[in-house]
Amino acid sequence: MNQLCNRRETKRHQTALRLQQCAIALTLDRGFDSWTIDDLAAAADVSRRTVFNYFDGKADVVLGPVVELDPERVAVFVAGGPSGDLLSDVLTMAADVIEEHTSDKDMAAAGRRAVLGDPRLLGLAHQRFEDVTAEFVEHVRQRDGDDFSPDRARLLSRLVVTLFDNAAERAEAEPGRPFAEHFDAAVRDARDVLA
Amino acid sequence: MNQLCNRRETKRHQTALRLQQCAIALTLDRGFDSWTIDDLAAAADVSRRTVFNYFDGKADVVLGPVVELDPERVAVFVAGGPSGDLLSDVLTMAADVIEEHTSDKDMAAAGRRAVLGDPRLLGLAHQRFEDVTAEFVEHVRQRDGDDFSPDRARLLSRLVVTLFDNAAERAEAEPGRPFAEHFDAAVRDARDVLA
DNA sequence: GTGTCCTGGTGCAAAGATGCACTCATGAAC
DNA sequence: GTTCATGAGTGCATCTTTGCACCAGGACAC
Repeated sequence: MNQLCNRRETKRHQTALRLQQCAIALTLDRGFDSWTIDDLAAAADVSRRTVFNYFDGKADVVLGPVVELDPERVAVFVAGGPSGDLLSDVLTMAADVIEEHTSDKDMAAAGRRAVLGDPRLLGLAHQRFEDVTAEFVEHVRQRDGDDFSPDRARLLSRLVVTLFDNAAERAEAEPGRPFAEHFDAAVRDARDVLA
Repeated sequence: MNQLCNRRETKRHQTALRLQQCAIALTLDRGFDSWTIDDLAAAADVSRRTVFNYFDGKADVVLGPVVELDPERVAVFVAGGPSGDLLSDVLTMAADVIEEHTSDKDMAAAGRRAVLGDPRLLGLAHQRFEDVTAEFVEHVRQRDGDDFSPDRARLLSRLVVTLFDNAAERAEAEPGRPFAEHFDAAVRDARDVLA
């Protein structure tokens, strides 16, 4: 799905992934403050300078690259697509983002634990979430008009995260079935609960 | 011993080694003519162009980089050093060359089989040996004067190779002891036989 | 013959990795 | 308070890798 066609992109992706994996492992192992960029560089077998070629800072390596919505998809979404149903389209977009952001589930889980283990990382992650939420709210209102209140849009954003989080928990408990099924179950249960 | 101090040299060395290993493996597996540079590049996980950045041609990858005597050592040798005894000094120089040329014994053995399996590789290897022998003969005569006949110098060259070859066989049969001991034994036996 | 692959090999420009010499902030030692 | 050490982060020159267009020669079809 991603551009893994040419060798350059492949290696770049591998290096970024290796750096993040090592950063997470180091954080889980010793704590965020107890490893240096040099340690990370050595662990990932790159030079210290290369770390900063890939990430904007120490925390960014653990958190991974900042999520940014594909402008093309955003345009479709703002125009009312792809399906026309707001919730469905939001979930579709969220699924895409989450999919490409957490290709490896084990690493995602480890990253979660690492972030949860350090207040500073948690704060940064929270800030990031606020940022994308703000952007998302803006798009929802562009799509459905200003009568869709910011509060409602923010609630929608939170709801989506909650649903995915719950689906992830279900998936962890019962890994055999596809994620989509767990997710559908979460949506159904949410509707039941709220009904 | 080699310059493995900085990351650049290390990676360069690793890549060269990986390329040669893959080339040997491919040759052993399918024969020298039945793999392409692209196959090798894919196997070693580098681009086709990189192969030619490291080696001068397809055969050179299997044979490894051309041996070239360290000018500094050669100067010492021509001047009569380091010990003053011809045979001893020749063996010292040869040991150095062989040492840095075949750091991995298994790979050296595999390379030997690969070369032996293809007439063209064998020819090239033989040509290479002739070249260094010619160079060596020149140095011996520079050191000991022109009364040291070329024939005698060539014999010396052959003798050295034979001794190392024999020592390698002994080392393979009895890998526990250090190579130097095997080599000394080979020299002793050679002297006994010729006495 | 003549075209057409296939493969070895080269030139070149762009992208990526590295080493190194900085700066800046922080915190401990004195 | 000053010094000193440590570690984050940056700028830049240099080396390495890659992609791509290209050429040359051999095999093979027609």
